[in-house]
Order: sequence, then C-alpha cells, then structure tokens
Amino acid sequence: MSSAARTRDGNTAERILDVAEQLVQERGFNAFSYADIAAELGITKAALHYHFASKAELGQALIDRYAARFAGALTDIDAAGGDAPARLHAYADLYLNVLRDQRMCLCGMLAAEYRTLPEAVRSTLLEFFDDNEGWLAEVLESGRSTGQLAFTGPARDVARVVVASLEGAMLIARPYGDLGRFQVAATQLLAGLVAKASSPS
Amino acid sequence: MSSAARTRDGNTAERILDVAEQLVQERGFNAFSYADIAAELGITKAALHYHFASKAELGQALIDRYAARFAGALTDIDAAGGDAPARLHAYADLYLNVLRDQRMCLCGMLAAEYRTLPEAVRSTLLEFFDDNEGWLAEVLESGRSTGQLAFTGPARDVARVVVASLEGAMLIARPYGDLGRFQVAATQLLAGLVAKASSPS
DNA sequence: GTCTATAGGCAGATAGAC
DNA sequence: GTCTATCTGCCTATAGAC
Repeated sequence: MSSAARTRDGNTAERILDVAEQLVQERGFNAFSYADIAAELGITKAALHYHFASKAELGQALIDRYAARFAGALTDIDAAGGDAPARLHAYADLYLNVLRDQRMCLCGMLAAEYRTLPEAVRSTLLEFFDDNEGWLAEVLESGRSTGQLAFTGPARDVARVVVASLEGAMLIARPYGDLGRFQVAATQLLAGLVAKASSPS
Repeated sequence: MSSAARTRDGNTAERILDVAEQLVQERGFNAFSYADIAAELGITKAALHYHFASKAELGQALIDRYAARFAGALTDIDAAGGDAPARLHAYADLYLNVLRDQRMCLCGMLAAEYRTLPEAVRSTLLEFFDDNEGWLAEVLESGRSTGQLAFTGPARDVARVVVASLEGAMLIARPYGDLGRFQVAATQLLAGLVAKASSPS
C-alpha cells in the first residue's frame, strides 16, 4: 500500500487524508501520530503540517470528507431507484463494505472518542448521525406507506435503532474478525422491518 | 470526587482502578495517562507504577475486574428469579446505568480500540462478549420455550444482535447526551422479542 | 510544497531514598 | 507504599532554508 500510494495522482492532501482515515478507522484518533502518516507516505512531519496545521484541523477535514462521501452514497442509493427494502439493504451494505477492510465506521470510532474531540469535530459528528437518521426515516416512512415495511411508532425512532444497531454490530464484529457476525445481525435487523406476507384468515 | 476518593477505605490499587476505569470509559484507553490518575488521587506516577508496573498491566486488571463485576450482575439477575422478559429488561438496565454516568461500556470502548490493545486484553475482551451472549442465549431460549418470547433462528444469533444493538445505542446516545435515545432503542429492541398476544381467529 | 532542524512538552517507565 | 529525581523517547508544532 505504501508503494501504491506513491505511484499515482491525487494531490498530497488527499493522500494524507486517505492514510489518516485508515488509521483513525483502525486505531482511533488518539492512537496515531503525524509520524505514522509521514512514514507511510515517505514525507516528513513538517510537510504534513503544511497541509494540515494541527491535528484538530486534520480531524475536521477527515470527518468533513467522510460525511460528504457518505451523503453521496445515500444519493446514489436513491438514484438507483430501488424500493424501500432494497434501499435498506443497500444502506447496510455500506457498513459491510467498510468492515470488509477491517475498519470501523469513522464516525462510530469518533463517537467512542467523543469526549476527546475538538468542539468543531463534535458538532460535525452529530450532524453525520442526524443526516443518516433523516435519510433512513424517509425510506422507512415511504416503505410503510407502500405496505412493504411494517413497524410501529415514529419512523425517526426506528431509524435511530437501525443506525445504532449497525454501528454496534460493526463495533463487535471487528474484534472477532468475523464478517458473518455483522451480516447475520444486519439480516435479522432488516427482516424485523419487512412486512410479513399477510395470509388472510 | 478527588476529595471523596481520598476520604475513605479501599486499598490504593482499587482506587487507581476506579479512576482508570472512569477515564477509559469516558475517553478511551489511549487518551489518558498515568499523570491523569496520579493527579486525581494525589499520588505520584511512581506510586502508580508500584501497583501496576505497565499500562498494559493496568488495562488487564481493568478488564478483569469489569468482566467479573458484570458476570456478578448477571448472576444477581438470575437470583432475582424473574421471567425471561424481566431478565432482558434487567440486562438492558445494566447498560442504561453505565450510560447514566455518561460513560461508554468499558468493553465497547475497548472494542473500538481493539487494534491497539495488548494481546492478553484482546482475548479477555472477546471472552466478555462470549459470556454475555451465552447468558442472553439461555434467557432467550428459555423465554421461547415458555412462549413469552418469540423469535426465529438460533438464540445465539439473536443474543448477538441484542449485545451489538445495546452497545451501539450507547455509543451514539452518549455524544448526544441523551439517555432517552438509548431507552427508546432498548425498548424497541426488547419489544421485538416479546411474543404478541395471540388472538386466536 | 517539501525539506532539515529543533523546540517544548508529556508519555511510560526506572532507580533508589525514605 | 510512596516519594524525588531522572531517563529516554515520542508527541505536536514551528522556523527558516531550498
């Protein structure tokens, strides 16, 4: 990966973010240093400070980029035009693909470290979850209106459970190194939302 | 709290563990130092090293004590003699009470930091989750056999979803500082497991 | 935009007095 | 069991040459 990163394009700032992102997702924001990134990219720590003056600034850039990319993925799911169950499945797959690289969700990791984060990063983090819940709530509501999904109470509350459960499933599946653990949990979670074929008695 | 800690009993090792535990649950294992504990207890870093020679050793003692205490709580729930739904509710309350102190589950926090942990701590961490899942699986199975709980598939898989969902709900509720967020999630989760009153048609 | 060099501080850890 | 004193090393960050 070290050589691959050096081979091609991408301005240095992007490559720094790529490495930093991986480090945060694997170890946490408080468990990596500028030296780690510099070594990986074959540049000096001073060069890093040119692009991101402080670690707090780097953290802000990380979460901004991650949130934007995630929002883009949700837009892509919408554009694909599937029904509500299909969208939920696609949503869970976003998490699965992160876990595939043996990474925790960047925002789930930062949520654990919340108390140690710069204030700006904190609020961006909450916005990330708000956006996810908002998108999910719409999907859930539309699925309920077509009769494809079945649940009781506010869609927003159910959306929160979905986000929390997927984050939790990642959190625990990762130490076990067991993708199947996550998949079983996600499958069960979604199965509980899909309307059962009503066999009229 | 600093003064309270100094007022009473408990050998120093226990007081060290108390402070360290709080710090890990609030910030993470990689975001506190011996200096933090020493300052809180009014002793020196050197004194800390007498009780726990290395930070890895301290981490091991922390997770050992936490796991033992949690196991004791499960035994207490069993001893109370409630039915399966009552036991599940009591289990969720264990998490709620941790969150009440604005703390993350110690093991959930360590799960996020898994890649940075000493090997011994890693395996103890997995045992913690194994034990929780095992206890829950028994409760679920017994509840299903009495008809009070309803779910499909292996009880162990459902147990895993329960643990993951509760951990995830804590992870996200804590940044929001919103206990209600966790409670709603826990309520929904358990409601999905309780058998619906079957109105024979 | 990246470098060398270095500041200033805090990390985990140890030696040895009391 | 706790202390003072100290070590070594890494941390984030900066100054200034190229």
